[in-house]
Amino acid sequence: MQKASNGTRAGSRPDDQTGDRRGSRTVNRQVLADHVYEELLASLMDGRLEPGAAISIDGTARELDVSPTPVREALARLEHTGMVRRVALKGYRVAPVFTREDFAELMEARLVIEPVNARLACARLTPERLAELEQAVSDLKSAPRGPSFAEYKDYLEADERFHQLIAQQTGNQFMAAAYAALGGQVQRFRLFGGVGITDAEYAIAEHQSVLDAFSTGDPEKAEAAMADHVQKVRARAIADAPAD
Amino acid sequence: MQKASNGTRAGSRPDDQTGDRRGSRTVNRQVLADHVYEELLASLMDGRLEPGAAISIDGTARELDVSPTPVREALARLEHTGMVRRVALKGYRVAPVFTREDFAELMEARLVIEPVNARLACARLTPERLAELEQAVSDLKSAPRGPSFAEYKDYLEADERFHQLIAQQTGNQFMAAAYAALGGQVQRFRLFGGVGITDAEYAIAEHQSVLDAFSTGDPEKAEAAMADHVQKVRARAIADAPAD
DNA sequence: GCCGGGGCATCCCTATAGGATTTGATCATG
DNA sequence: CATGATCAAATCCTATAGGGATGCCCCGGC
Repeated sequence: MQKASNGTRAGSRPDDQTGDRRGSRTVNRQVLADHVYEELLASLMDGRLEPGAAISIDGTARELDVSPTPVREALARLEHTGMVRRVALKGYRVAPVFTREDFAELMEARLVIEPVNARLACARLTPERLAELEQAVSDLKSAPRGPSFAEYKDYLEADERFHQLIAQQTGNQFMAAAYAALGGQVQRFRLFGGVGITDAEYAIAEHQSVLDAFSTGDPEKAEAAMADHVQKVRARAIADAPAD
Repeated sequence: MQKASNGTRAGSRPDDQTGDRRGSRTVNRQVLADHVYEELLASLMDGRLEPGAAISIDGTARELDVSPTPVREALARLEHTGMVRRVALKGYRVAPVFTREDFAELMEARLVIEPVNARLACARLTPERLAELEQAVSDLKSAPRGPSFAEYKDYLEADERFHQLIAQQTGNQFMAAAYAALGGQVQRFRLFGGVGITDAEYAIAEHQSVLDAFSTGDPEKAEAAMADHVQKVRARAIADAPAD
């Protein structure tokens, strides 16, 4: 229908300093696919794209005012995260909703991987990393916890950051990859979407326990604290699970 | 490797003479990116693409007689497997070689994930799946083990199939994803590239032990057998590690 | 002989065009 | 009123074109 007066951008291509990411002298030419990727990820997380909805390549391209080529590349990357699914000649769709079985499987997997990560990370912890973990817990405590997405966004971000720091601190790229395969941040958003944060007090205390264990430098203690945390998260989530 | 069962939809596609004057590439009505993906994966595994080498998008497109667009999409998918790495505006390169540290990390991760997978899979094993596992071990025994890649290709394939079946049989999509994140087949090929199969006798016996444990239906036994296997694989690989 | 600059080729990245197919709506008919 | 067919719009997929940047090689000057 509307050609969306985009003739302007097509002509003046040379240097679009619109994106003021890094001000250095390096030509700030960020790949468009990266931008599309982040944009789609944000749309997926804050609910603008509901599970099961179709993601049109051309439509997304028009919406973001780019050509379909970068959109295609961004979706190809997103596919591997499990957020979107692709059917051969039909296009992309947002992954279906999380069922109770899915949740149980996720927690089972986290219970296998995360305590081990905590043990490994604790064994080779540096003061700098410990400070980062403390910062994450501090952010967790100070983050707002309102009912809407915008209000608990920071809380989830700090939560994810805490666990991801531990995964990276293991120094084992494969354990970090295994944790990443669980969908970390993404799954966290999907779990709490529509439910909100109801267990912040308990969760914060458990994170603090893990952090304390790290401070003592006892890997066994860190492993146990993390296992305890994951188990309790599962128990609480099951208790007030949404009726799906 | 070909999927010959595409006669339903793809076959109904008439009019294949769309100006194709060049070659015999009329078939393959499945998405070209899939074809490019498999082709690149094969090239990576049999050593045609050495670690560190650049993968030119345009060059690959010319070589496979397609346009750069499908190549770009295939590479975007490959990036997530860890096989290739991408630098923002520089292109793609084959991931660097495996160091001893990388290998140690991989084995540490496998030692965490695979025994658990074995326990979970054993707990819910069906006769059909058991038969598939037996078939994999049988193939492992009968596969040739020559020095060249073509000769031990089937051996590695059966090995990977055995472990992957177990990961899938857990019924936990996240554990399967975590195992997949380790690179399964891919890493296996890279490990033995240039070394060849030297421990087939021991490895086959260990696989048989795992299979026997599955037959008894004792999850603890299966877990122990798998842990034993992974540990011994590590020990043997360290013993005759290539001088990198 | 040695060194620096310009032309040339290559490459990545994005946009645009067009073929093939599916989906949805509109309209005609039993 | 219900149902089936036809047409148009949308969509996916691939190819092609062109802009910008980087690297290489040849060649002229010192």
